[in-house]
Amino acid sequence: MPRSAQINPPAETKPARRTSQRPTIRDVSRLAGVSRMTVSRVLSDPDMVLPATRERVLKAVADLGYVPDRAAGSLSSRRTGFIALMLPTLTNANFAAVAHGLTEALREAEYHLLIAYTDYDMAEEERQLRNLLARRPEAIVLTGAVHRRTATRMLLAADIPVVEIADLPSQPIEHAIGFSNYQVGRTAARYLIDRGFERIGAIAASPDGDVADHRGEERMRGFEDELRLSRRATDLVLRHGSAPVSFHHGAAAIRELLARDDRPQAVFAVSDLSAVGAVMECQRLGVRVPEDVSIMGFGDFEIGGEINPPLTTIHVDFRALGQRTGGMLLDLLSRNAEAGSGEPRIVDVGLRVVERASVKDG
Amino acid sequence: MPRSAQINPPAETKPARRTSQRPTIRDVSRLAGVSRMTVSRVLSDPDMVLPATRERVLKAVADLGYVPDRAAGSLSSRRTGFIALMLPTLTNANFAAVAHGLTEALREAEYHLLIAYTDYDMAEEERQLRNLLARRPEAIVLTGAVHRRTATRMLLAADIPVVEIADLPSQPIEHAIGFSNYQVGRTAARYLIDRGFERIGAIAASPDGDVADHRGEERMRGFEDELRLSRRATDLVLRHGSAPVSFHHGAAAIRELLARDDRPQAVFAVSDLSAVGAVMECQRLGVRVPEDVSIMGFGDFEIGGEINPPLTTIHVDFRALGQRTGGMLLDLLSRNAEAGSGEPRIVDVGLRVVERASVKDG
DNA sequence: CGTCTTTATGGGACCGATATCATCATCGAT
DNA sequence: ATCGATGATGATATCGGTCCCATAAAGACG
Repeated sequence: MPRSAQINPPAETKPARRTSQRPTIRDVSRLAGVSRMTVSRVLSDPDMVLPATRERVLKAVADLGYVPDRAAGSLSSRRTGFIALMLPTLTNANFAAVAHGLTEALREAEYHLLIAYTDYDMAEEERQLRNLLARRPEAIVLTGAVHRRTATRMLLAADIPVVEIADLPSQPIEHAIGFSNYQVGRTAARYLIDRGFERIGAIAASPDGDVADHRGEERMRGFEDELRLSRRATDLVLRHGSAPVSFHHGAAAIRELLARDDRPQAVFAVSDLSAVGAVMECQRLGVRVPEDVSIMGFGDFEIGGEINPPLTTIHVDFRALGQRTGGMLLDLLSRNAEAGSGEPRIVDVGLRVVERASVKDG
Repeated sequence: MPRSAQINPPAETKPARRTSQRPTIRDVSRLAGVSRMTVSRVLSDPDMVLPATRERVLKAVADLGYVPDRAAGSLSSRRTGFIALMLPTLTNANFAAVAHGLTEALREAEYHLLIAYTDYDMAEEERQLRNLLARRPEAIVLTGAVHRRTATRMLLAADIPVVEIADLPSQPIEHAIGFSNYQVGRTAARYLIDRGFERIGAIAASPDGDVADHRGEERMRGFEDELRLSRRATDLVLRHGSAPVSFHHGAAAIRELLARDDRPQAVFAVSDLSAVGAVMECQRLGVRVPEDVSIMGFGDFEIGGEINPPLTTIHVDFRALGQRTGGMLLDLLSRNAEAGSGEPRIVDVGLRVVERASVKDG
């Protein structure tokens, strides 16, 4: 009685019932005539098995089109290979760049990014966080977005590295890597003051209620503080509409500022999006930039360098930020495996004024 | 001897060894004095248990800060709650919008999007696909990005719904929802021809080798075909640089076209990014748009509506596309549960010329 | 009031991998 | 020739949930 299995129904020795057709590690092991453990080794640490055995297993894997089930693997090894990333939205070039840089940095180590957006909604934030944690990420990256008591508690309970990025919070949960939005505001104000302007305005969104993003408001706080330190009035700091800001936001806001009797000589916009919108609106109104009004932005979006005049702005390298975050995570995760997690790390990536033509001396 | 457990070390009856501190369903069940199954029911189908029991369980869940482990759940229930999305990049407003719309549509049904980018690299595409499938998504959404034989085979083997979006391929793998890039090209050409232009040009990227994205080239194919049908020359169709295109790309390309002796009267750019770059370059060169040259784009990016003159373009609602895809997926997945998957569905969401001021009659 | 449903809950196997330890063969050193 | 060290592979328990079926209690009905 030849024991060679029939080709079609690969029902072998033990569990006869199979609900799905998808091959498991057991199918591979049978086809290759080895134990499941050997198959597992071939796929995770190939040097550990003899070349001959390895080839046999790899052939079986290829023949069956076997793709291991990471859910099962995760459960057993307690390593999911997930990194969670929570951000306000992906519809923002800078956040998309962060996600991009992070993915790149993690790709080699075979980590997969789990992305959740809050859409600037705090209730959503908590739900999303719970969903994320249910996937047992090995670390979580936040975009200055966690405020609720409950959310923080969940994070701590999860007992994984937490990295806050894009903002350096005064009281970081654990690690942080980014820049100070407050400093952005101060730097912008300082820059405009040094150019000799007296009447300096700004464009921002109102920091109303439940918006899970205070980064813009931080910038404004810094901006106003610096103005005050130099005895400038802050009444031209306009909070118009609500976040997230947009080209339209900038257009509407600059219109309002230009209509004032004490029209500002220079305006800082909370985001390049608003700044570009403002410049475009000026073009339409026949208001010359920078001759009639200087405009400065934040974020160094690609479009800012392309418009006429090109936009003076404050640059932060978000993609690099994502990559550095990835690097830090890999370090934390490997280190974590060998010893205690160690000190919280705070990294300031700094910022840089990019001088272009939309601001001239006042 | 009182059997009330000590508060701190909740080590109870059976398995004494616990490597992590994180509570499991077993801890909850013990604290609530019910079976694990009852806890599971409370969390997945609350109406199935008595209100009194339910409250007790929920309290235990809250007290312990219990968050279920979806990996374990997935393994057992064979439902991961993942939908895979593969796209060329997230650093493109339209793709980000798709992801956004899709997330929204799936949010309610508690599906989680697993995003992978290929960065327009075909080798990466295959690796990414394998990684995605290892997470056992219940469906997969592709952005006209799968070409390799192996990749297609893996998809078929995975035995899950496959939806290709943003392009309507001539030979869809299964379902498809989107628009025809070829039609985009034809529509653009038709529009410009109808405006009475004779010398019509275009700006695109060269479709070189291993770029996993032929959508742009499809547009150009349609554009050229339509030109030919109307006896127009196609020698002003310029393929400059390689994908992905950018503002700079458009600027450089329009410069090249404008330098020609037979300078075009109207130019269609493969993307609004290029188109906006072209308009900005014209501003710099003192070439008036549309008086000296008309410019038309594709994609209806937000910035297009803001520049001066605002850009005539072809609109496709990518966010809606994402949402409709989500809707289709939910339908497929629920239907799949009850019966055979049924016919492949092909949905054309169409496109629409948005007439603004960057094109005038020739 | 006994029998038949219906409803709420529990028991145990199982999902598909990996961790851990045992086993067996091979080989150099004594 | 004997023995411990080394390397390759296998057997089994386990990860943390859910499926499936059993069972007990409560209500329906003649």
